Amino acid sequence: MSRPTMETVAERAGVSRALVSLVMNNSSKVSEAKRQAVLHAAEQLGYRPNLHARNLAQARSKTLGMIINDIHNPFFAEVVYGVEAAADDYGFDVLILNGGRDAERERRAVETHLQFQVEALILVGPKLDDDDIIRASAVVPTVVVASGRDNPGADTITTDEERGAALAVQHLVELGHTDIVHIDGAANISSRARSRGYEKSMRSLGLEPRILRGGDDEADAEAAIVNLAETDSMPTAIFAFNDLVAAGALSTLEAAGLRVPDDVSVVGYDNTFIAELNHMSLTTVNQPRHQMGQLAIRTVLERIEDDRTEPTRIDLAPTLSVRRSTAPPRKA
Amino acid sequence: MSRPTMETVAERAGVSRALVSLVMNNSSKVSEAKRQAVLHAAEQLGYRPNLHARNLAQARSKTLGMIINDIHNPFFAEVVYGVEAAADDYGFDVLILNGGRDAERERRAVETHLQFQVEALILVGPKLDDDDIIRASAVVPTVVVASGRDNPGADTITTDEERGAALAVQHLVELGHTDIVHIDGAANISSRARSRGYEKSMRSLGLEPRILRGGDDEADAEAAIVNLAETDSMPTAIFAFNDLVAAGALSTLEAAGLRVPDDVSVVGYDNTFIAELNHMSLTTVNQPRHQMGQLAIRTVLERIEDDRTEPTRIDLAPTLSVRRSTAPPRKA
DNA sequence: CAATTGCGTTAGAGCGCTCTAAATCTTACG
DNA sequence: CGTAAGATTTAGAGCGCTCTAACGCAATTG
Repeated sequence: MSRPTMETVAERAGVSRALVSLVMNNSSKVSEAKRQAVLHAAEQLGYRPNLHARNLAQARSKTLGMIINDIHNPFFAEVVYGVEAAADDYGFDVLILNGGRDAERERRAVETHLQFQVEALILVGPKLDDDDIIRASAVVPTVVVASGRDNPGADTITTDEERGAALAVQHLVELGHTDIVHIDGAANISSRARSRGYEKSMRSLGLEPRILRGGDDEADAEAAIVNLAETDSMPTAIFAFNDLVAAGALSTLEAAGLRVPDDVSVVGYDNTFIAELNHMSLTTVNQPRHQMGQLAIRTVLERIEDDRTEPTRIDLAPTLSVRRSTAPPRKA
Repeated sequence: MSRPTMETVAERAGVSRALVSLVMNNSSKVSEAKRQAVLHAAEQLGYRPNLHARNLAQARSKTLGMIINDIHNPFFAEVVYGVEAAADDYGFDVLILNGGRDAERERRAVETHLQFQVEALILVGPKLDDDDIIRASAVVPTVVVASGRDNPGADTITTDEERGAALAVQHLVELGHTDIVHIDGAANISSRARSRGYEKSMRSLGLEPRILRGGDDEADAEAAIVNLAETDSMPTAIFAFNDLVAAGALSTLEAAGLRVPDDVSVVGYDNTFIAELNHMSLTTVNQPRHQMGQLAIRTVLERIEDDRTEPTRIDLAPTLSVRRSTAPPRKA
């Protein structure tokens, strides 16, 4: 009942265990005849190498551990694809663990990965605090993707979020808007950078910034919009912290009898799935997620293979995806 | 530089390697004094058990392998949460691999999992064909979640999709609709069951079914709707294969100058994230995804621990989430 | 007080694989 | 025909851990 081992295959093929090992790692110094014999025996027996044994013997796992902030969030999915594609190129397996938006769970996930002897840790939008990250990166090369902040000891791959916000503002200004409100991300990690980008950009264009407290959720937009509607100071454009907040803005504006983009333009951030939906068609700031994933792998491999030790930080350029939620301002 | 082993800890604590092992598995037959000494030494050294060595020695991995159809798709995320919660209860680790909507990739993922000696395979919405699943389940207990079809050799956890479709039809009929069109899922695995449910249900209510070819994507809805609009046979309600198709229907209807739900009601399927968005607010059929994940684990553990061998099939009841995309039909 | 019991501890084999060093087999050449 | 060089193949140790059997020792008992 138990799975066949190298020993079994060796017997069947009439060779030594070592020879089977050579074949399995397709070594060039095996005669064609024996190679065939071994492959045939393996096939017949349904033999599959035991990775645990291999890893133990090699004292390396050829495995990377990835922890995703939240599987629910499609924003991270594309990063995952980037990571997987690159890891594949280099012959590494990637084990995914779900952080579940919970620092404690992430901590346990790190522990699990370490016990699996992963050769590096890829943290995508981690909830962990600096100390956790320092501790992890002391044990194994660690790269943090899309967290916005700097991570002591670890490598960092992000986009320039200030610049992203500036892109949104510029676009609106080019359309002719001057009264642009920002609904921020409240306590979210990325919030500060985006707000700062908005503010700087507005001022540099000679416009007065107006920032309202939002959040990272659809529901969080509502209060802000209602407030704008009631105080009768509705701007001609809204730049939301992210796509979800933008989606919330969309429905609340509609409920208040305002049309997007005729009465108000709306810009989101992240270029998620939602923004793409035809029915939403949100203009939004895009992060090169796939590329971020790829760079994460490259960066971390530099540590593994070329043993770099200095932390690296890569800041990618965001871009703007223009859709139908933005248009020139209504005539006053 | 290399990580400390049990040996190291044993020396440091002045005990034997075996004793350290006992402590690490918190055996009850260790004196408190030695236990403390060992824990202290382990702490100091930053010792972490090597899972590969353990698995090899124990000849079991306490690990389950999960393959998700597509990380992009938030539909599966909740299943993952259910699986993780249940696995955690039973002390199993869950390794996630991404299928990437590609049968070939899934096949490799199965292989990877098997090499990791997972004790069971959880396939969430697999693209694999019957043969693949038969082959896998011959090696290791396998459970298929949310695939709709029967899977020879493997256990199956699904919802009754025929019934789900019937719920949608009933709801529309109760609102007063009689002219209800179904846009199907084309080649998608779940398509047949949903279409069949729609058709049976319509007939049993004395209504004439009309099925149009759709797909599993937003874009796939467009042709169908355009066709309805041009042939001037626009129904009062549309039941779409899934939420994405429903979303596509929404935008195409709008583009054609029709209002939802005033002119046409729309029902989706899956109760994804999208349906919940306020701006969409789709009435849709819900599957108890979390529960499906949990049941998957329970089912598969029955095989591992109680060695059941007969395939099981669990069919859960879908429910309807009513939102704002449905209303009584327009007056003729 | 010798014999028994039982608790706490340890030696040592073994899990399935890789890898080095050495053994064996070919082939080529003087 | 003997032998060196090269090409294949293999023996055996070791990776870090668990687990069985056995050991030492103190407490218990007749």
